Amino acid sequence: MATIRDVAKMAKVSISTVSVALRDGSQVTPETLRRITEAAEAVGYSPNPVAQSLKAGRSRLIGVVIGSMQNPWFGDLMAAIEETALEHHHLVTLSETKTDPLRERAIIDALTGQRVGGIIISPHLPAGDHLQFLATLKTPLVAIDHKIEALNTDFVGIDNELATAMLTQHLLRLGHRRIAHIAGTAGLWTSGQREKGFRATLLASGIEPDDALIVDGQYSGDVAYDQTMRLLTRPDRPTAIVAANSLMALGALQAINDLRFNCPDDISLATIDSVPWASVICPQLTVVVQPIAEIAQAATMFLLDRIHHRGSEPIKPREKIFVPKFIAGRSCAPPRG
Amino acid sequence: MATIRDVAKMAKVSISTVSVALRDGSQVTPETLRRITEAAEAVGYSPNPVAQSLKAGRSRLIGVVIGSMQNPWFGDLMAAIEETALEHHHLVTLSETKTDPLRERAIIDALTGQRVGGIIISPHLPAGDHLQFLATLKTPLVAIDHKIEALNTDFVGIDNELATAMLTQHLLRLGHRRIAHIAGTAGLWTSGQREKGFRATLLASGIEPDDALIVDGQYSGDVAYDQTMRLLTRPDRPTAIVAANSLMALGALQAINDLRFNCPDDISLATIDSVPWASVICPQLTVVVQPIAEIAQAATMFLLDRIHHRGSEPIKPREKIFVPKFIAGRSCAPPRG
DNA sequence: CTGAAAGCGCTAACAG
DNA sequence: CTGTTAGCGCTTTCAG
Repeated sequence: MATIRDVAKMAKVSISTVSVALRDGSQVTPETLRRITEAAEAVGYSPNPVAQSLKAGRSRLIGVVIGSMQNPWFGDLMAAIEETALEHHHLVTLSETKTDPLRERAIIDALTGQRVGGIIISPHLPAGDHLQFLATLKTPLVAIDHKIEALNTDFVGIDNELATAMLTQHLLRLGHRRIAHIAGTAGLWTSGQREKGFRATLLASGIEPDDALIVDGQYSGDVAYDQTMRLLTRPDRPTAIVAANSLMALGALQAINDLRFNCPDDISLATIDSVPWASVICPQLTVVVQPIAEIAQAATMFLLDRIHHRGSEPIKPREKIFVPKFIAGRSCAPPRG
Repeated sequence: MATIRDVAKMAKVSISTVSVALRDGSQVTPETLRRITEAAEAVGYSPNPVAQSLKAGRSRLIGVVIGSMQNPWFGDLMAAIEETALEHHHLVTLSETKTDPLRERAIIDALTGQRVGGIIISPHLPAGDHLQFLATLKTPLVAIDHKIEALNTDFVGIDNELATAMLTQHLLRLGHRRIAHIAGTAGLWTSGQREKGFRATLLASGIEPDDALIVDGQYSGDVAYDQTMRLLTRPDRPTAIVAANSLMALGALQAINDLRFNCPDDISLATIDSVPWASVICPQLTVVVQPIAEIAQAATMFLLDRIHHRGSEPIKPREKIFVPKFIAGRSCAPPRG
């Protein structure tokens, strides 16, 4: 690999002149610039990013840290982040925390060790000292999906309260009164927000939410399956279910099918987030979807802003909250009788 | 961030002694070692990987290059690669070529520029000079999924001929004689192998493959949908379909449903690869699945071998070919009548 | 406008 | 066993 020295030798200038010239052509004589660019071309020179990183104390890497790669929107998310990052000459690293605080800690240490320019994180683990750790991080940070209130940084996500409110309203308008909610992992920000939206919408229609119908599905298909089994075998079973994510909705659907109930005739089902192959799932689910690509792009732009920020005052934390999009499927119908 | 110099100062030794001691404790006096480790602990020292990379001419990064992040097994693949890499103190970068040769070229240039230790690639684009480019790459390379015969490096994947042979045999045993094949993108290695396995199995049973029933689905759900529409509206329509991947199978299933055919009563469907939510797709698909995690792990181990290889002679190209696993669903039945 | 020199943090001979 | 020295490739003052 050609180095700056080779270029300097061939152009008969010093290496610093090459460095300067290649950065800003207007700083040298047109003639020198020409010799330098020609020489660079000739030897096929391109600066060594590792050396640049060492000098700058920062690499052109963006770390993406997520809880699980099984998440249905993971592919879309990464594709959009990578696309935007590539346009700005950044490479993207990917790590999975498996929602293990120790692992998340180790990953972030590895990332800051590599002097990544910034980190996009879906912070599933807002536990005490871990939060402290995140807050004191020097590396620019953008949170997606899960917001951590105490964290003084950018956030990009959707209005989660609105998301469940939309679904719940839809079911109410169809005539449902006993609606169950399979909530996400207890303690997570999104779970709380989604449950809040569910409860508030019922209350606004004069319905007191029944705690027995609000179950913890832990954002897991299997757990949701089990919980749905419990819900459907109750004497006063619900006529509709709002799931807090698509994995759980699929688990619920499986339980519905296994018990030989019919969706939507016996029970309606609505959820947040689609799955890539939504069109062949029967019945097609009624969903609100997150604009993943937009979220990813906004998060990456926020991060790049911070990375390139040169001013003296720090950038104030910003937020971008998208409104999810309602897509009617065939999984919701008026209740029987 | 503490540097090696801080440790040296505190332990009252030279920086090279610190470097040596931390690498191999047996090279220094126990007493010095103790002072050094204590000092390192005290200042919270950990070596700067960027500096190490500059010195070594190689970073502890592994680049993963794939065609599309929409691939159903993408998440499993990345999870396993990342897991294995992390155990060996490597970070993983991720890039998507979108099967664009220029983009693949740019990505690999960026990766080698960053002096990644090695690259795991699913090389969708074996075009002439591009192949030349890959072949002359200094960076260790491991190919997964798509094998490029001319490429002198490791390969990990499945026996693709066997995969379609298994499915085809299954359908033949059920009594099918007119079986269609929705093939993958023409020109790709996997597509060819899979079609070959399909044809060979028919021939072995004395059935001459009908070229009209072998269509190009371009590994795309939409294209497969269209092709299935054509197949099913033929007067001599097939009684069964073997799809070369799950995306296309889902497209085919959609077409079957839209035409109000019933799967498996009117038409059987079998495919390679499952989808993460296979259990809620009706009917459950009969599939052969690739052991993605094993493939990913084997590929990463091959790559790490090459990265850590110190010998004078180069490692000979190795191959690991897995046998896919047959999983019976409900999408195959004997033909009608 | 150009060049010399220092240094980012680390490793690896090579002396002592 | 330990320290000195010389870079890895680049950027950035600071003189000339």
